[in-house]
Amino acid sequence: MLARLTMRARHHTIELSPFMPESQPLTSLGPGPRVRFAPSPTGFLHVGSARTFIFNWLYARHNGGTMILRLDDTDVERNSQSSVDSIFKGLKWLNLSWDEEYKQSERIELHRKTAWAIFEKGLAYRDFTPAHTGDAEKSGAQGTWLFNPGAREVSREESDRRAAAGEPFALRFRVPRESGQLVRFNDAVYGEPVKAGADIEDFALLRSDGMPTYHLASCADDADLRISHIIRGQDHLTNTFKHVLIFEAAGFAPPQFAHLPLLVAPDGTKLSKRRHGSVVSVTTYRDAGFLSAAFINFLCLLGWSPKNDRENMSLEELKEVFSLEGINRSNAVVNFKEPAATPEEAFDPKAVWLNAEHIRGLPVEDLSTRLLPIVRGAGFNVTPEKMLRITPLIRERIKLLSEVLTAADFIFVDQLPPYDPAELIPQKGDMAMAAKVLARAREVLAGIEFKHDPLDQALRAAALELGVKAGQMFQPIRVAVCGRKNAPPLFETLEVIGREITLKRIEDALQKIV
RNA sequence: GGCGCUAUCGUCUAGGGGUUAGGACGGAAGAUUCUCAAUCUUCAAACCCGGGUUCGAUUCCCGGUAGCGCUACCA
Repeated sequence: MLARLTMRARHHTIELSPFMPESQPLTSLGPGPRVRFAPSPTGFLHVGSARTFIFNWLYARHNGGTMILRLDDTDVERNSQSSVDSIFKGLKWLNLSWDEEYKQSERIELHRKTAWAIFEKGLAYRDFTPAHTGDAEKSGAQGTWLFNPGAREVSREESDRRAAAGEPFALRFRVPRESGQLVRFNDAVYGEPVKAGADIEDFALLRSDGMPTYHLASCADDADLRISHIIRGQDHLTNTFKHVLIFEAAGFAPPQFAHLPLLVAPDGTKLSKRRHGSVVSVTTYRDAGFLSAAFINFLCLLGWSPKNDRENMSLEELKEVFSLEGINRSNAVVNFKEPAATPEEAFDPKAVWLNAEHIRGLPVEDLSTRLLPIVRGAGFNVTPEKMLRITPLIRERIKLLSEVLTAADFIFVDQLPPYDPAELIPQKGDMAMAAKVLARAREVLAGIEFKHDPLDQALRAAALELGVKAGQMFQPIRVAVCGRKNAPPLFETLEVIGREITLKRIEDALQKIV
């Protein structure tokens, strides 16, 4: 009894999301399928979980159904409010809405009721065996554990008596394993998996503190919430046999299942924070400068295919073509690189490419608004108007939003960082040519309109006069103005930078030569 | 260990009894441009192994192997 109180006291109160529309009563069930995403708040939102959420969402929205978010928080030891917050943070970035929201810790009475109903039918029994110490089991040689010796044979009378006397027990499902019984279910992805009851252990329904286990809570809620399709990770495929047993024992028809192939690391192992670091967290993608639409697009291509060679797709298109038939059965590698030289290299090259594609597909105004906070966040004072003029210069040159800082750095800073004067030397030229070009440019640019066409004409004419190639004319100017050889096209750049700063930087370059 | 699932280029995938096994990313080469990027063209790159069924298997079946998952009073 004391132990139970301690447990209760330790249980965290978990707040529901602030961006949830009022939850509707179940009395008005819509027509379409009802699907749910049921994360357990034990850490941040994982990319694998995000994909599960996305597939559920796509299925619901494609079919005019209902998307439900349920916090599976029956593990009081490992849940935390900060995990809940962090999961919502990830979901918020994904920007996909849900229609109803629940948390399991508020529905414990329902779970218990379901468990005891199963017990009353004789399909579950009290197990008074003390709990295993999990660690010993894990490290030791594994046998096949199915049930604790003698536990299922305790008579109902003795069971009731010991329970009444206060002896702690777990409630276990009495798996039918006699006479070669088979358990089967229908899976939209894996067909009809079958397993012998003889190979399923007597799993727990209720812990000795009276709290429901995941299997029980999940099934009781799925039934109560009228979930029609359970779309979840393949790590639950084997658990599903137990779930089917629960549904049937409790008198519910099992829903349609669809198990998704797992997302794995390049080494083939399941993605985990401990082993693979922050690349498995959704917010890492957000912070690195991914567009959520591109991230969603990328995730959809892992384990699912539209079968028509389309890859770059908007959310709208994905919603249009998504179907369970396109899901395949083998694990997909998220091809990230562990020690990465640049942020871009850390991610799956296809994710980066898709992001670049989505960036290029964005209207300039839209892109500009997304870029502005990043630039300002880095401490640069840029007006929205200026940002709007900068954006076209870099739109085709950045793969991640955050790269705006390196792609347009020379526009944001007042003072160019130091560069090697040798950079000013044009192809097949020398320092004297650089000096000649810059001196002439200084004169020409002093009295010309800073617009693309006039700049183009004047500078080309100057090259002709000087007897140098156009490229030899442009390159020293580019380096003088941008501080490096690789930069956006010259005339557009000068237009944005303006006469004053351009002349100043050319002057500075000339000083370096002398 | 037991049980379940899976197996096509480096990666994501299409395909399916007879195909030059298709696409994409990445890689290489070239074209184009004032550099870079973008764009375009070209190239290299795959059916895990062994049996069977069959006139013919990468495709169907069986076995092996490998990988993954589950095997908790975690989810």
